[in-house]
Amino acid sequence: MPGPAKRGRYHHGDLAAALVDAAIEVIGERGVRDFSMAEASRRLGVAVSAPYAHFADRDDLLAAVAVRGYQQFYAAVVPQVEAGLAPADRLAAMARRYVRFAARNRPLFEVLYQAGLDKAGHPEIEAAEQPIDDAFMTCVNAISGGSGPTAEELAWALEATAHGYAMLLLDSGKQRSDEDVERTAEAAGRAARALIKSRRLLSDPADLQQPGAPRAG
Amino acid sequence: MPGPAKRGRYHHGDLAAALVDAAIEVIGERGVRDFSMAEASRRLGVAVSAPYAHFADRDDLLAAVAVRGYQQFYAAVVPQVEAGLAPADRLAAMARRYVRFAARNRPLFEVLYQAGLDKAGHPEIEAAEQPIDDAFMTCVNAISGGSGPTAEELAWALEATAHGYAMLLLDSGKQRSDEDVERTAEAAGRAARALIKSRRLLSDPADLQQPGAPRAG
DNA sequence: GTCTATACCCGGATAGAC
DNA sequence: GTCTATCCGGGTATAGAC
Repeated sequence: MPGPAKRGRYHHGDLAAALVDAAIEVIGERGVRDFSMAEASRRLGVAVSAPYAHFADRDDLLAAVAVRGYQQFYAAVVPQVEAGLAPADRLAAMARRYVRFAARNRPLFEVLYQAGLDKAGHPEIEAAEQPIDDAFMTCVNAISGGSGPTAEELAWALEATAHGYAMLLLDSGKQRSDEDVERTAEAAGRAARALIKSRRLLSDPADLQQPGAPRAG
Repeated sequence: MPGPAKRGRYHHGDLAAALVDAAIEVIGERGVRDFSMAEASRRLGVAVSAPYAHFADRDDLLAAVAVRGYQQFYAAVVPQVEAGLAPADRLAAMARRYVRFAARNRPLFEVLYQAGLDKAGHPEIEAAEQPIDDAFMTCVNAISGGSGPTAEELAWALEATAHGYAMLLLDSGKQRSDEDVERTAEAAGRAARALIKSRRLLSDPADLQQPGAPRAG
């Protein structure tokens, strides 16, 4: 098990990376909102001023955590060796992995979607996020031909659905069992299939709805 | 325009309610994370200790905000006079309103889903949330008969999807235009229709998937 | 129910030595 | 790159008077 020791005295190693680790640990225990530079420093046994040699401020460190988060997210969600699968199968698998990643990496997911980071102020974050969207788009492009929704519309629908399942799963605060996670992941996968199958309904038009049906709301 | 004055000196009115208003205002400007009792007090021109006559602590005030949030959410999302509409139409309308509410009441939505409130510790919150789930269930029950997914499964899928669209819309941090909001709301509504139409795919079984397709992921 | 005053703690961030 | 020391500001929460 390589990498610097996570605990106890720590001096003159790769502090920047160690801080990211420590941050994830702290966030896991207290949530992003209660994360602090000081606490992370303490856990590493370094002075509270040490982190400022590597990160401009608290948000800068959190941004680094977010970048790592998106990298792991990408690695966890995107199919690597599944070129053989049909696009719909790959997308369903991606939806399942999306939910599993959120559940199994709650601290990272929290940083990505609840830290309220100013992504505009930290372009690195958006850059790290991009590949995930791209992966969905690539997969969707292998499906959506001719009429029906644009690739963007379908990809967006699939991401939104996976995201929604993930968020609602995490929301209840309660620790969820592995069975809960798996059940939710499977549900997200099936929802992805359903959306793909009925994707024609995703494209704009009022004329696909019951003619004469009032557009209430 | 009834209700206590939101600004300036304020004495001996309904402080509890005024604090909730002030909290929403503060959250709108600085986000939940940076909300503080002290700031809310300042805006009302009362002593920083005054709130503690009405709320045990910060989280207790936020819980009150959450309760109001769910009440308004319910009122905004649930169909009132649309008994005439087909269930699928009502559910699509609910999905649209779900997204619109999130976009137009960002501060409240933030408290509901990003404040990290301990719902277990504040049963009032869950109680206020319940009617929304119930409304989805009621509507779904008018649809899902016989084979196919349980009402729970379908309701969950619809809520997750609406939720996902809403969260991703808000996520980018950037202010979204009314057109963005409306486009997203419509997309969520169409996704709801698509899920309803293909709801048979939402029920468990591996045997609805391509026979022989490996269940990767 | 609200005020004044205060005690307390903690986090952010900097200066300057090593 | 890290440490020691320190300043500063801010929020939470309580005590006791009115």
